[in-house]
Amino acid sequence: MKNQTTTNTGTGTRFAPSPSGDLHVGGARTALFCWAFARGRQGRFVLRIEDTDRKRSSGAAALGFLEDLDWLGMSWDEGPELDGSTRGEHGPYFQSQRLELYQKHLADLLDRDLAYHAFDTAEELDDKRRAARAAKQPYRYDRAGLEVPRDERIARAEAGEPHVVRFRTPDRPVVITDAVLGEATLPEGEVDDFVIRKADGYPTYHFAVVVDDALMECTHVLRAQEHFNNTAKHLLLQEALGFPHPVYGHLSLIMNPDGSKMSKRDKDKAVRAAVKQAGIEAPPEGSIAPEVFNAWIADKKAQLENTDLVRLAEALDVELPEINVKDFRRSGYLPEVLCNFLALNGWSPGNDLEKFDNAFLAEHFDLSRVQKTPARFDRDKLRAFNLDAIQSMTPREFRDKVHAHGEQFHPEFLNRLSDEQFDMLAEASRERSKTLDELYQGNRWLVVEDGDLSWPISKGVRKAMLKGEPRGLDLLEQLLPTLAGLEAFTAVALEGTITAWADEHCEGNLGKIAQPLRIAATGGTVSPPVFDTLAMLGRESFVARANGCIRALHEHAATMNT
RNA sequence: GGCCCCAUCGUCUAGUCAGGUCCAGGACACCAGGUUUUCAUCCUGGGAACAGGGGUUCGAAUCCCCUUGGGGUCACCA
Repeated sequence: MKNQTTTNTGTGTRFAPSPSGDLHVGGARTALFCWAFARGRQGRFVLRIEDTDRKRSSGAAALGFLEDLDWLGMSWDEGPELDGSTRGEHGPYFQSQRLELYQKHLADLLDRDLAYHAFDTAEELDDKRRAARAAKQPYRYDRAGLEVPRDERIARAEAGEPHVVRFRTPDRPVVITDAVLGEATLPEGEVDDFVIRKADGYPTYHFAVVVDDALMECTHVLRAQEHFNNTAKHLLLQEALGFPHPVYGHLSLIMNPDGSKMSKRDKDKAVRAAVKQAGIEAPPEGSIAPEVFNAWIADKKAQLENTDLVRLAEALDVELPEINVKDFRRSGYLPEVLCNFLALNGWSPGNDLEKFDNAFLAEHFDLSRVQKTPARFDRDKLRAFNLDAIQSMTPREFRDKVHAHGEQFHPEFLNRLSDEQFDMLAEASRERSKTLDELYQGNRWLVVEDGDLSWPISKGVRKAMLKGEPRGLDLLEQLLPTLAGLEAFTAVALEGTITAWADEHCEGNLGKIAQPLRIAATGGTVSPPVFDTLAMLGRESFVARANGCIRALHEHAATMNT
């Protein structure tokens, strides 16, 4: 993260999110490409916050994305810092703090009659828009504001009458040259006299972005494809202001597997679907406030606050789809894997190579290989990449990473384990974990009190414990005293003893006794290798659980017979 | 709906710009078999695409046109 402005060769890129919530994966990919492009050319990578919408900007959310970029391994040369100060020579980096800069260029446009004050009310414009929509016509501003003579416009604006400032768009076609999409010509009339300063005095996106990209010396603008048509406006503005045109590259969107746009809304949708499926009319006890729930259900367009969403999802046992970088982090994906995978959605090195790191990306990334079509985000493939990365870690590396993940997301789990237990668990899970979170999701049995463990009679439990001759339950009872009296309760000792016992009592079929032992220890049929499982638990816990299990299953068998 | 852009296995993609080496390669997913004390991992094998139709050419996944399909956009949001 050192300042590289002194060594730059002229290439400059920027990532400029609006401060609404956490960093979306699509935004992360845009940032990654901007970062890689600058780094590969010894250029500057600048961060800027586009907070010109006063309604949507909140101070707290503004800098959340810095943490995400940092986690992903991207460094920036200039931008706002986590502590709120800034660094770099092109600041400030909050657009809301650059108002006088915009004002200066706007006055220039006004003076040269390339922009004008317009006094249409929001209602008037709304009506016109609705009419156009009803007539199935595209809406374009009709230049009603221009009917007021220039002197009068200026006088009324100076008198304080509410107004916006519009750009006087030249009547001619605009050619957009895009490094990814090629060349496109927008016919004359396609771009209308768009607003460049809102009634509240703030610039619109179009104006701020053009001024800032020029002032911050951005030579290359890589951004989401939703801005492609806007580029015409920006090109025109640059010409009017005498700014150079940066090279544009528009990146296709990232879609869900079903082809829909991948958005924060998907989380809300997932929970709504679960509510509908469960057929409930009130929030589950202890999840969220009934008023909140009712208001949310009543309005299909409403979105639940994130904390409420998470709570409700937990209560309904639905998994929220990962959308933001933070979601993927919580789910236990490695940052380098996420970057790798994100880069692969829309870019490839041009051969069969798929696994690469950010350094490789920075060295090889180029605009000509960026995909034009939207990519569907395939979490299965991401998981496969993550597994691969985990498997290539050293035991120590995995232990440390999975522990750090637990400290952040499952501290209560960690608190209940000794270091020794954790190390055993980590090693037993290392080559089978697709994410850092799996260890915590799949081993709850290890952190419940012995007295709180139960043995639900699932199909698997019934088969392993109560069916066949002899029943698994009987074998467990026979073997238990031997294990209880074992000198060392270690995985190695247990393996020796149990295998030998299986040779004698199960015709060498270890499976006959392994499942009963696992069930006794965990209450379920899935766990790490059984000897590790028992050793992790320790003799005392295991014996207590086994006795509890035997008792519970006998009771169950008895009630079934009567 | 107007305007703009795009189109290779289910998915991400290589090959397209400079037409032949492509009856189209890789990865994930899927299917079958194997290893395994559960789950997972792991090993082996398999099916799977140039959207459709016209051209141009000795020759087209590659160039042109049309159709179809997909995406973007049409705010005092960015």
